[in-house]
Amino acid sequence: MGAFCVFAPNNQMIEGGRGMRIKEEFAHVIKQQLEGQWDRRKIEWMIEKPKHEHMGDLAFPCFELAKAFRKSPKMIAEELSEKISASFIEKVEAIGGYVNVFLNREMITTEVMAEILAAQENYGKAIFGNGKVITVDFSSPNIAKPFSMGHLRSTVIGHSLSLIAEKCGYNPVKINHIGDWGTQFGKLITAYRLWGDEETVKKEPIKELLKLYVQFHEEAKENPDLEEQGRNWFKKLEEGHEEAISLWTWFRDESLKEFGKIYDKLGITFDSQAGEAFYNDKMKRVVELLEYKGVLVESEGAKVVPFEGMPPCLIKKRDGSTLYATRDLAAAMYRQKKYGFAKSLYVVGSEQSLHFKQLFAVLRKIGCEWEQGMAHVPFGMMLKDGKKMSTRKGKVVLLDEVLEEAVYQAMKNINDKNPHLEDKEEVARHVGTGAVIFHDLKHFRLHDVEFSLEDMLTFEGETGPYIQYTHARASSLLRKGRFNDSQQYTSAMEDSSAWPVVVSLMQFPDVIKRSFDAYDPSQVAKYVVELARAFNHYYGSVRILDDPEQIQSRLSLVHSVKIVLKEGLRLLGMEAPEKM
RNA sequence: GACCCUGUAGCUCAGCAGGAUAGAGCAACUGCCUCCUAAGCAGUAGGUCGGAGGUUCAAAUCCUCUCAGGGUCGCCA
Repeated sequence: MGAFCVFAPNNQMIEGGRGMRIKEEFAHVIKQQLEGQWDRRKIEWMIEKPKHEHMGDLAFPCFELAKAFRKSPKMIAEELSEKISASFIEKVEAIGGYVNVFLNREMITTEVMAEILAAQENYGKAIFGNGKVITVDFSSPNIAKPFSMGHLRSTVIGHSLSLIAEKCGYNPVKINHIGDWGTQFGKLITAYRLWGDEETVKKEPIKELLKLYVQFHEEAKENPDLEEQGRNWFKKLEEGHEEAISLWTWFRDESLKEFGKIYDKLGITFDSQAGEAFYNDKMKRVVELLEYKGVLVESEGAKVVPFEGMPPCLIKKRDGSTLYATRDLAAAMYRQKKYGFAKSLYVVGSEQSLHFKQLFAVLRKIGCEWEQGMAHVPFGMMLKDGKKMSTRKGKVVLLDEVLEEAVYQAMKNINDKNPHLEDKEEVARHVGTGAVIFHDLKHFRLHDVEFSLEDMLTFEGETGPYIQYTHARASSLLRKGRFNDSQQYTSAMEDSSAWPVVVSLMQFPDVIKRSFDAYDPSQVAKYVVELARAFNHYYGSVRILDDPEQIQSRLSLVHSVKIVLKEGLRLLGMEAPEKM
């Protein structure tokens, strides 16, 4: 058992969420009936959730036992189901080789609600992270390039993972490894000196710089000499050439200003914005170290670390300037020294998988044991018309414009549906950006996503606004019903549609853990949809505020839902408006 | 050519530590606001789980082959 815990009503830490513990207890009950031949962990492993509600809440398949017992699964299930009993079990049924149990709803409901209402936003918090540092490298846009939809993925996934890690007891360090170094800046400087104009750039820096960058690549097709010039200017930059440095600084400052605005809109902050240039003076020692360790060899004029069964990792170019890998090595070592991380995540597109494999392999080769804690968290591309968006060709969709449009649409909806809402602007911002964030996070990381403004700005169905709306509904009920937090909640929850809500609430801690283990925020996103759906169904079938007898216990459930939805949204980096 | 990822409903996707009738959401069609926010709920329709073998009591899920799309494979990041 790991140190996975949640707060219990009496503030003690209990292992696992209620759902997990029930599974353990059920496994224990079965084991007792199996005369000790079967390991409890194995049994727990076998227990599953029935596909349909009428089959109960937990199921134990008996097919594997058939050989050992020399009986049919059906018979085993029937025998077992007659012997099984426990306080948390209401009813047991044997159906075609399965032992299906129906939980004691009253008991579980009371427990789960008590747990949530006592823990509040700490519900689902785990401590297995033990305060250890986890660095999360994400977003990392390139300066002098616009913040495109392509960067959204890394940004929102990384941000959410940091929050989830924190929820699991880690101490996350959010790092924005700004792309402010590399041959591209040589190219940009070349382009600016040839065609640039100071006034125009000052007016609209990013737009103009992008134009120059695109122009460079167009002209370079005709005139390959430009590439050489670009490399030369980067060399000068690395050597501290005055004009190069001053242009670079200017481009960088303008870009950071723009990025800052985006992060404000998304509600994201970083603990470090040390970009690639920050490691400029730390690379010499890296190269020396590699040389000292004897892993560096010369090949075709460049310096590389060779591998078996994998292409070599280039450390130094023919002209002596450094590469991406060199800087990432320097950064990794620096971060280990500065933060002493136990884990270090890189939320970077899957097209860079080889790079990270090489990076980790180099570290292993020179004996850095902490390399064990490092992981590349890859994700698929944002596609436009089935193709990769390319900055060079100027075919990008700007995140800022999408966010603006989303907020505008949200405002339109508010004016339409709730025109007297106070703080309209703020709510529209939360809903609009929430829609964009959620649209990205609900997809499994590794899948490519086709950019569709239409999908992103849909506020119905499995969307961010749907969750937020559900949260607002719950909040409204609590206000209208004058829910009293301190009041004793009875468990007279006869409404059958409340049960799926409780089952869902109970799973939250396990979802968080799974989501962290797989570095996959989409599990939280999907979970939150499921909870919202269950709640909306409940809402539609029960008049929550009508019966004075039941109102407080019903509102306890509503409040539990509100707490979990809000916390789930927070973990995704989204706001949960009280009204919308 | 080698390696990696992906292929499930018209579209976008869940499900993939093997398990009971393959699920949502959009779009289409039907209902539900004198009633707690209709950004909602209920229902209808829609599927050879890319294809072929294999392992297994059981395969969308694991293995092999195959087809299709994408990515990566030395001086970009």
